[in-house]
Amino acid sequence: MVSTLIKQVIDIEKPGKTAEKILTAARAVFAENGYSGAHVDEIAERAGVNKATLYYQIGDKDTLYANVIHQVLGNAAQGIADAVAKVDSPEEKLKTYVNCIAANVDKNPELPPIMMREIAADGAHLPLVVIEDIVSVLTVLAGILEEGRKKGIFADVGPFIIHMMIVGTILFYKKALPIKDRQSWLPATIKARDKKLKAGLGEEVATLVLKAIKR
Amino acid sequence: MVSTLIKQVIDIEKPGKTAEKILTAARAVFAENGYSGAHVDEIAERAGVNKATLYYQIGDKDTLYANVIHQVLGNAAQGIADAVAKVDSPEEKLKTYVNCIAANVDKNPELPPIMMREIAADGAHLPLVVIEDIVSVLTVLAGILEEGRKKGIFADVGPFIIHMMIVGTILFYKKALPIKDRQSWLPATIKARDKKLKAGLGEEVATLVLKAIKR
DNA sequence: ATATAATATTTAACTATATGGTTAAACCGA
DNA sequence: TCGGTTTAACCATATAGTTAAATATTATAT
Repeated sequence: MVSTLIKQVIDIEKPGKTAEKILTAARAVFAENGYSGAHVDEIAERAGVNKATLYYQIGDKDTLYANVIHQVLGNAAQGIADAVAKVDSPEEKLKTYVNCIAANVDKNPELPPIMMREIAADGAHLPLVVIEDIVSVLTVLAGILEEGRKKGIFADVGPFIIHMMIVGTILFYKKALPIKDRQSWLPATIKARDKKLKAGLGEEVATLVLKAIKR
Repeated sequence: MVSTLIKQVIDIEKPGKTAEKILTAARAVFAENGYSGAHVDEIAERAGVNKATLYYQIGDKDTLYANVIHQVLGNAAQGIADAVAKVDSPEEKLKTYVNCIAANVDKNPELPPIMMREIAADGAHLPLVVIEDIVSVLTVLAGILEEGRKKGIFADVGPFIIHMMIVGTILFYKKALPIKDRQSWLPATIKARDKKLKAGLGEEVATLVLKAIKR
């Protein structure tokens, strides 16, 4: 099941309706437990819907998961290109790029675990549409970096590793911080620092990445 | 099952013996499929051992998984402190820190997926020992950053976000690259760059991070 | 050294339950 | 009343975990 087409794309015409309730519940359960850890019965129960309804409305577990991924990762990818286009200098564009990703993660807490598990699983269930979305985002970044390089303000760095740096930092920070905060016995050095980032996570990462790639 | 003690620690006295074969097979299967996706039967089969033997030698699935995690993450954490102590300047220490992590990932391909899934799962199965290991690594980094800051060569950055930046970048890059390379239809901009990092991944990330935190 | 007893290890077969998926009937709004 | 929708009950299979018997290993006595 490596980068397949989505068997059936569910569009939720009527919000609040059954299909949407199922997708929402599924998003949460898949985020919490991963593909194999998520059970169709639990998704149905959380959606307040009979299991057979789920099969009637969406289809099998694979289809359900593919739709969740598409919804979570696809949507995120979408807004970035537009936002970046609105600003001018490569620096500003890069900042916008990073902040957009951070904003998406904030708005959508299911994104980090789903993306992490997907990558851990070698993209085994990534539908082609989603890969295309990600590539389009990468292309935007490649443009920013190339422009900055031509203008002599960015060093010559590959877009892929920079994207992984941005996404990796944001997702790991987002998901690892709660684990850290749960440890009450930490040495002061670790507990004291990082209390809260001065600016938001997006700004912090943008600053770091910008410094990293500046000429 | 949040940061519990390990029910029973298996030490593999005789290498090549049953317990070790099981641990090795388990490491691979858990890395490929995650906790729920890994089936005890498959682990036993790959270890070339009857399932009951597995239960006799190690215990239940939880215990097996805890031991795998301990082996994979615990061992990795160990070497770093020593390596860092051997060099002098904060810059060199930081480089060593990053390269050590990268080296561990190279040596141990099971580390990235297991760590990613563990974080995605909110550290649900992380044994306390492993958390302690990670914290000790973090403490080393905090020391490096503090020393660099006092000497006026590093900016004032928190160790936690920098660690996430290092680990996030390395793990995401390692696991995402094969997914990217599988796509034969990529636009030239994306396919052309990143062919291979000039230096190894460790060096590349070390350079980027160093630039990011330099004053 | 060899036979024998005790112990440690492995195995095939089995159990209980969980889980993905189906079906036929009931329900409900137009 | 008719088509779309939901439901309870059901099925087949997969899966974690167990057991009692067989086999290999080690210790002991002669």
